[in-house]
Amino acid sequence: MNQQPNYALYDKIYTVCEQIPHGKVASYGDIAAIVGGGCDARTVGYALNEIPTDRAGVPWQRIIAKDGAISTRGLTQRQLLEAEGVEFDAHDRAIMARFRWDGPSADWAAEHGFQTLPPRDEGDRAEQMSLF
DNA sequence: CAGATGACTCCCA
DNA sequence: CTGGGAGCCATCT
Repeated sequence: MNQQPNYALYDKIYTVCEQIPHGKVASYGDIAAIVGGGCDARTVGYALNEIPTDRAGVPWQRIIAKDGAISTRGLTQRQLLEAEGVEFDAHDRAIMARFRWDGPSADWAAEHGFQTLPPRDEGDRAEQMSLF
């Protein structure tokens, strides 16, 4: 049709993104995992790239790559995050170990039909501890 | 329905 | 670090 097609799954993606608290970030894969239902990290990225004016309030800047790297088309996404208190290292990557969103609460997820973030590996957890 | 596109992620050299 | 290839998905032409 036009620039605002029949977003079914996209709408859910936007809803999840809006749950990310101020000063936190999440990866595409995380959002996909929360949305579930055949959603993929790519799908999340595509959805964020086509945010309709109706969803202009979606904090798209808080969705970054799994490594904390920003690969958005030259947008000043980093500045927006820094303004929220998110810190970056010398590698231009957000410190995911400290600012990564833990996912929605079990109540909220159940309430809206979403899922909580799956448990992480020991390695990632150890990384968080070491940074603290 | 097939082909193309796109803010991903993982693995290997 | 860079580059290539594969897998996965929604939406548009």
